[in-house]
Amino acid sequence: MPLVKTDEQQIIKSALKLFRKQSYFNTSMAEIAKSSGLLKGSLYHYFTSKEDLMKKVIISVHDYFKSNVFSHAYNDQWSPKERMSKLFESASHVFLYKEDGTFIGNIGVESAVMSPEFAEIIRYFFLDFFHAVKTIYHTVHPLEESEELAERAVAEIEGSLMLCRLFNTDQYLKNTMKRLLKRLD
Amino acid sequence: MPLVKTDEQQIIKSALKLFRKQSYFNTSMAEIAKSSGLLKGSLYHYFTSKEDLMKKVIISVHDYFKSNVFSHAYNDQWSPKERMSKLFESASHVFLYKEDGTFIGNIGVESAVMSPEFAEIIRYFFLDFFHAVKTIYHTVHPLEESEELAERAVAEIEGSLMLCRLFNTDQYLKNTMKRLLKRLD
DNA sequence: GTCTATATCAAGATAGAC
DNA sequence: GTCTATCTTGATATAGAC
Repeated sequence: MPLVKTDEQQIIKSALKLFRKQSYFNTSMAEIAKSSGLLKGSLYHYFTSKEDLMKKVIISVHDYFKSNVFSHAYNDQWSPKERMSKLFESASHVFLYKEDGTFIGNIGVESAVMSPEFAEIIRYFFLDFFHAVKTIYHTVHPLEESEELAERAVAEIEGSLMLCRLFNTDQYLKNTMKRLLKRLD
Repeated sequence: MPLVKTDEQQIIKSALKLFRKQSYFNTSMAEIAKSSGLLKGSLYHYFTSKEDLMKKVIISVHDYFKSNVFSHAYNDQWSPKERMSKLFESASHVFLYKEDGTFIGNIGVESAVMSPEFAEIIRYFFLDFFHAVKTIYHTVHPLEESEELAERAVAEIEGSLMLCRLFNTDQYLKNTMKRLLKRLD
């Protein structure tokens, strides 16, 4: 995850903001360009297509989660419960971070329907998500049970996230996070 | 829910099939028309716009759930566990029903991002869903706890559904259903 | 590297013949 | 009620000047 090409990174960041506010399909290249202070033609200097841009956005989110969210699962410095708490807290912060009053949507699932290629890179994200949560549960529960708990946790988080967006509240996700922490007692 | 206007109903059914296979955004009026043996211009005899058609599709799904899924929650003929089982079984059947090898997606959540109008009618669907599940839990648990259990159940189902679609398996939802039934013991 | 201009295309929607 | 034909729009993408 090098920090070079800051211009490209800036566009990716602007695009992410728009995609999570209004979805991939409802966002035009013109809008993305405008939000980066460019005109749409100029985007094609950085990306070969809208799909190409989207893939880089997803990979960028995945990288962010690897470094700033999933990483908590593997930090022996803290207790399992602290690790889970940090993981959930950081995930919630990203998921719920407000932008123009709107909750972040789940880009991945929305776009999985678009093309098999997208679905594939999104699956990588969720496999890492599963693995991180499973690792924490495994400090307290046997492996098989940890796997089940992890899949369940991810499903609950994703489902809550949808309800949050639909009903314009953060309550569902917050309740879910509280519940999940209890499963480490 | 009258059974008149069978032609309109037939188009709605065809559209639903396409929407759940490839989402609202990826489905054109031409495709919908073709799947009903029409040309796209002819659709405008039945619907004033694509949005109008989509709303009628959502309402149609909601009506189906009221009659065939949620209704199980209010049938005193069976025990709570049997009611929940029937509700989940029928819901799973609808959610997972295969069409060209693809699982049904969650039309509602995908399209909630489109317009506030859609979000509103989708909320009605979920409020009914909550209420049905809550009613069953309330036969065994106190009201407040039942509400929490219901919200949690719906979130788990929706999240599992997404994972099923993403990973092309029905396992997540099946496991979730099993778990939810246990909460009535 | 960003611009202007434009090509290309597909979609939603409409008008009017049959 | 369905068709053909067309309008209109907005999107992705490209070409070439600066």
